[in-house]
Amino acid sequence: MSFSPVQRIKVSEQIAETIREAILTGSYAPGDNLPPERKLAAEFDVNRSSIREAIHRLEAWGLVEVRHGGGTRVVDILASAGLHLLPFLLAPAGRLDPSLLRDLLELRVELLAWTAERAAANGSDEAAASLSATLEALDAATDHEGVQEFDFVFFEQLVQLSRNRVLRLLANGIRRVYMENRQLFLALYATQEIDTSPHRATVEAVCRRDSAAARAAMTTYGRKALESGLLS
Amino acid sequence: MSFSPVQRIKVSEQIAETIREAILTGSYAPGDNLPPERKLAAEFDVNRSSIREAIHRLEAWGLVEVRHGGGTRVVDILASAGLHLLPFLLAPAGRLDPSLLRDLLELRVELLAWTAERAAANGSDEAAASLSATLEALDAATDHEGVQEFDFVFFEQLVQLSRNRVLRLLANGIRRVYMENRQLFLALYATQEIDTSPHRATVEAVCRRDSAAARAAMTTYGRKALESGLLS
DNA sequence: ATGCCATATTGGTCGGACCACCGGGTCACC
DNA sequence: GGTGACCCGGTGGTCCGACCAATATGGCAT
Repeated sequence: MSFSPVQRIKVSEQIAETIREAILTGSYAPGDNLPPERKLAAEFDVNRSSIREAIHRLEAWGLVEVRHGGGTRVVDILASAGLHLLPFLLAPAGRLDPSLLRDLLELRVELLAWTAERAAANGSDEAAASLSATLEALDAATDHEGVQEFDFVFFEQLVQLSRNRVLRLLANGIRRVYMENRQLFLALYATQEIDTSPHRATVEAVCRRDSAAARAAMTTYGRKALESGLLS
Repeated sequence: MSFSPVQRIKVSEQIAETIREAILTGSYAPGDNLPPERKLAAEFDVNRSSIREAIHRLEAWGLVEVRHGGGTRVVDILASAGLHLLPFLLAPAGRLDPSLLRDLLELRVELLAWTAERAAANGSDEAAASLSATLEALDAATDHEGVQEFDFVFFEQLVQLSRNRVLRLLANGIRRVYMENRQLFLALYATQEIDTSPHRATVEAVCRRDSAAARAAMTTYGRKALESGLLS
């Protein structure tokens, strides 16, 4: 048994999340002004500093626009927000939005395919070895959490093999989204047993430096996940 | 003559940028601790609040990790940072990093291609009309700034036409990066006159709902930009 | 070595003050 | 009627000084 660190919650963090939910559930329409900092401080019964910190977090997320002297305005989410809040948009009321999920899985197909292609182009034996290890762990996983974990590790290894640093940055962003909302995405793996043959084919393709085959394998895998994910 | 708004600079913003540069130029290695907030406040001769705000900005960027009571640690950039700081990594000492640029342009090819493909799949006559308008503006542009602007507008229109909201979020993030560092990317357009025939082919493909043709056209365009961009 | 404790260091929150900017209103002036 | 100067309340930005909370460190007893 291993323990995870107790969760420490900063007040500014809680407040940011609370307001974020309020925005995402539509309590504030795009263009509306948030209540002034002093008022929010009174309502949450905290110091203004904490409110300011929370608001700046929202600003960094691209949810609000702060104008010195002119209030804090809620922006149009789809027009301004980044990938950060995908998880929150995916499950606005605790339930998955199937149409948005479809969009996500479609993009995932493309990203997986290209990543595999580039990884194979840079293939090496050591690369194939480490991929193989992950593949074995994937096959040996008994629960969905394990499958989810190693599937993601497999992807990140491909990213690393691709030697594309911009892709790496993009993958970092995706990982953040992923890690912060693991269980949301767990639903994708919980619907059925995963078929790892595409992974195996990819490993072999990397071994042979066959980028087309790698792309094909991961495309197949991604499409399958897309279709099965939409059934749930 | 039209005037642009005067630039307003918050101290916390300046400080965040200063520290960011210090990190990106290697003054702090991954794992190092930033000086404590009180010390930084004394060095910059500002209040601790401003320092805290700056540090939280860095945290949101994924550059540092703040531990209550344990200092603020600089993280490994490539391993943790998102797309946000691509512009700063691209030109660490004011000069473009050609290898990173190559990575970026390669990813761009793929993204352009897929976006065009999906846009064409959802094609409509109104869609083609608005794309045509942008295309004309692109052809009519006399300077590189204009070309850059309408080229990006063209891309964003394709994103909108793709009706993929996750892609939209990703494009939002890219736009931010883009807007905050226009002139850095301007160099890509300054090397030669742009050939808009791929755009024209894409518009026609969208008209005919021919997703394969759209993908091909934008792939061609992206690859060309890749090759010419690397010459500079 | 190990575990415990006091202490110093460092980030988090607090309360209150003042400055800078924005918007709207008033009013004299043309 | 329109214009510009001015004032003023609302709001975000910065400052100050204090205390709380978590961590890091080193001494001490076992």
